[in-house]
Amino acid sequence: MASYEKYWLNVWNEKRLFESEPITGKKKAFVTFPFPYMNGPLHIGHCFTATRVDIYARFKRMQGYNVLFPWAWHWTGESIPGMSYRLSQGDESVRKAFLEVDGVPPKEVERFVDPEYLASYYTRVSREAVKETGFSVDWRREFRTVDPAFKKFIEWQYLRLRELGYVVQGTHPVVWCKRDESPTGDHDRMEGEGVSPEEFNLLKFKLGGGWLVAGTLRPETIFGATNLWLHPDGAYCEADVDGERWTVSLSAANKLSEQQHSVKVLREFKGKELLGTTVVAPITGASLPVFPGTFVDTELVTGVVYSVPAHAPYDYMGLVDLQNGLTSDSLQMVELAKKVKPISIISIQGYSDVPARDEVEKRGIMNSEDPKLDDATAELYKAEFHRGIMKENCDGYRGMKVSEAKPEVVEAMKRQSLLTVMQELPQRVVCKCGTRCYVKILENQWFLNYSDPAWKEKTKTLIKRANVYPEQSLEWYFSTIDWLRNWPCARRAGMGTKLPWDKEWIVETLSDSTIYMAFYTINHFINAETVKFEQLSPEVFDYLLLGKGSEAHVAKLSGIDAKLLNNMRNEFLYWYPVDLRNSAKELIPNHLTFFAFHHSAMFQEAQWPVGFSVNGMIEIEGQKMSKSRSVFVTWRQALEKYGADALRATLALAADGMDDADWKAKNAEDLQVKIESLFIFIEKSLRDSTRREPDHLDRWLLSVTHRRIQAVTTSLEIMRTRRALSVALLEVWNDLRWYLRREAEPRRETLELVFGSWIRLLSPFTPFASEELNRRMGGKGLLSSADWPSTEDFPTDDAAEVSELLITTVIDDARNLLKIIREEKKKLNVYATSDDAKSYFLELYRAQKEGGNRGEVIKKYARTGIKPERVIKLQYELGEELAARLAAAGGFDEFATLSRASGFLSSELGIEVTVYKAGESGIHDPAKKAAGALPFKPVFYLE
RNA sequence: GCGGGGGUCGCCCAGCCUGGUCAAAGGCGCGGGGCUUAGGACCCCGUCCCUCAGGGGUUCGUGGGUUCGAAUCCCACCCCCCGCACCA
Repeated sequence: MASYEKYWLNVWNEKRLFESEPITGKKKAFVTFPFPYMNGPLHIGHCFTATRVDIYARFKRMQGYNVLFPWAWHWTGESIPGMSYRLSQGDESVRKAFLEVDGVPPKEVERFVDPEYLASYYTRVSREAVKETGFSVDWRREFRTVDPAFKKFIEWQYLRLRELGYVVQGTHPVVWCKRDESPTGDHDRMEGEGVSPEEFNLLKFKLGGGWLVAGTLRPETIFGATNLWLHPDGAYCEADVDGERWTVSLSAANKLSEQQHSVKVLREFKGKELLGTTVVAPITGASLPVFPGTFVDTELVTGVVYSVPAHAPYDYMGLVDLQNGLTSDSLQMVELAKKVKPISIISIQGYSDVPARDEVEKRGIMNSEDPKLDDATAELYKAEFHRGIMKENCDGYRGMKVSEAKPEVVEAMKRQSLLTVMQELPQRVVCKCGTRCYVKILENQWFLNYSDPAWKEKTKTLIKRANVYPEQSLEWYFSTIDWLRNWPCARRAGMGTKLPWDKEWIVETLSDSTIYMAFYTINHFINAETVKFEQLSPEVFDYLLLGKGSEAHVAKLSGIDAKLLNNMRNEFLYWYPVDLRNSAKELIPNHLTFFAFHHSAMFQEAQWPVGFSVNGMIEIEGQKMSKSRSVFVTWRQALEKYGADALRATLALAADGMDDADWKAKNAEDLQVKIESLFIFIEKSLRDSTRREPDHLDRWLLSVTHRRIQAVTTSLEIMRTRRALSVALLEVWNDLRWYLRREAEPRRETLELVFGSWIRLLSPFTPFASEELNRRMGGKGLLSSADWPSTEDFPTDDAAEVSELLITTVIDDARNLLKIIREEKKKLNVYATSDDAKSYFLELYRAQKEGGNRGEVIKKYARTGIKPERVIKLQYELGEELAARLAAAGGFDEFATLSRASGFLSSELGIEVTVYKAGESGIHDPAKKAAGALPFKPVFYLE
């Protein structure tokens, strides 16, 4: 960190430069960054996204806006307590991550078993990093989402959302961890990522006075059932299920009790006990024997499987194994099995009568334990479902497609109470806490009703009216709005705010972060204890944020002074709506769209957000960021190593649009050096300059600077921070280099003017260096609150720009020529265009643009001997913009420009350069080439 | 699979919506030169191929098409990234 960074931080702080108060009549900009989650330190990904917000904030401030940039910390949710719990259980990977990746001192980690402490530690170190990076934040408005006042705000929000009908109750299956008493999302899993509950059919086979209940995804294959499978060593039970006697695996009995069934286990036993008995199949009434199947997983569905060997590869191989005596010691059982023949019930093109055998043989599967059976099953299931036809032995379903028959079979069995359903995970899922998960049907959960079509429409309108950057992200919002279903907005465990009407539930993280920006507008009163959190009743928020009720009434109700209430109300009205919210693009399908939904639900259009902006994610040295692989750089580490300005600049230059940004240490080092060189460059250039009248190069520099200011400004308006800095830093520098190279006597006044604006253009990106340079250049006041450079101070000058362009063109062309001519030459003659050729071109150009008679012009200039097609072609060669500029700078004198620059050309090209004007009599023209010169196309002759 | 975004000259990337100014900006890397006691920084030149008169050839994921003309428009295909939910 450069020494001056600390200094300026203090100055800004003492002057309370970023503490924003409403100023009546002054235009405002309210910019926000989604509060970061405090289960770890802020990293450079946060820094990237947040830096873009600060760049915009500083830019708008310099443009004369009253800017509010607040900050807060997200503590809500289960992740923080979860980490504390794992640490307390001695989980080494968690401890290691704290110590080695996050860089937490060992002493502190000891205390992380307390979730509050963990979060407060990260909040503390993160706040320091944000402050030292020079973010122009109004810290008086800071809060954490567990603060009592904030909880009051969330309570109010959910009461109102519920009244408006946006919060509804529902019953849904979830993946459940018994230990956590909580649904287990993808991120909380040790095993089974991406697995979600599927609906299995339970078919009831008559067994004595009760039922043997088999699970299946293919109930339509009941017509091909030949037997049932039980794992001989599996744990089964007889249980009372909703008043019936069921035989299922023991684990199934437990799971069923979580799925709205009343279950009482009566007797436990091993699967082998039932082998050889006979059961009666539903619908078909067939008597089927129970066989041993070692491939049966008693943890999956009911642990009872009915066998369709013709169409299920597992069943086919299980039968073959048994017939070969591999899976039973009982001769009787083997003999019984040998009598079983596969029953073909589905015809499908490309397969024989027993498709399961085809699949097995195709894959060379030898026994029922072969894992290739999974593929075989999947492929055959898919093929039969889409292309299979039910055969004549399928009762009333013959000739139907399998996909059509399936729901009808289900219905038929349901009518006879022979089928019910069960939610099950098709694969093992294990929670991070080590507990095996199962499906629980959660009752009376609270949902945000995002599937409401009217709400969707309103939210789309909100997005349509907003500015959305970059443009390419717009489609994503719309498809998210369409795609979003009801969202469970409350959970059983974790930190956060309880639902005011149902204290069993805590508002989850994505649902308590939707309209909280409104809370910033008043929170400084609470932090200053002007208002006590106990006073924040729903009526207070109604008044402050929705304008409901009279202030006298609310004052009486809450005990808050009426005048203060009025101030707070005005403050909200002044700052709202949010002018810019910038986040990483991964937040579009959740947070940013939720943000839009809730604003459309709660607020009038005048308070709807007006700016949405996203950027890509961050990569580190070309790799995806990952704590577990230690591909991770904390904000603080980067800040300490490179300093605030270099950090900000590196990130700003890393990417635009939705492209992912690659953090490279090398780039940060380069930027650090570049910022140092900036000081040297500016100071040396000023030292070497003199006061004098402006010449054409001064006019050129002002003119190009005009364009640079314009480019930086328009880029920043649409959050193209990379392009903005690229122009502000690199292109301006290139302009200055050219000026200093061309200009024998750099003019002090010009440099002061340009440097003055340059450091202003850079100020949003590198605020510390800009302040420091301003001070060293004798500037008054603070640059952070100075005016944004005005293009009015930099008049454009087409003639000056075009003439410099001519110089560079001539140098490039001449270099090219000198490169290919190997002979030694001593002198370069340059023939600038004749007046005739120039007016020929200009008149022809104008004739074309203004619809004049080109033939007339061509006739008029026939005497010059210049072929008209060359002049016409020239317009295309020069291009539209240059041709227009040439026309605009009609009086532009190429000969004068080039001869004035002949000394410069000579030194640049390393050869004596003499300039002549074509068409003048008596010029030195031994090769008779001068007549070929056209505007912007001088002719060369080497000798 | 579904939805969104992309594939440009060693690398990062601008350009594409609004076709011609595009062998294609800028940064990095690399080669050469200057400055310097030296290194770094800084400054200049070069960096697709060929070319002794400013020219030519082949390029913008692949293959077609539209057009006088395509990196830019249309069609098909291939590849990469992001998201896909009870979670930050």
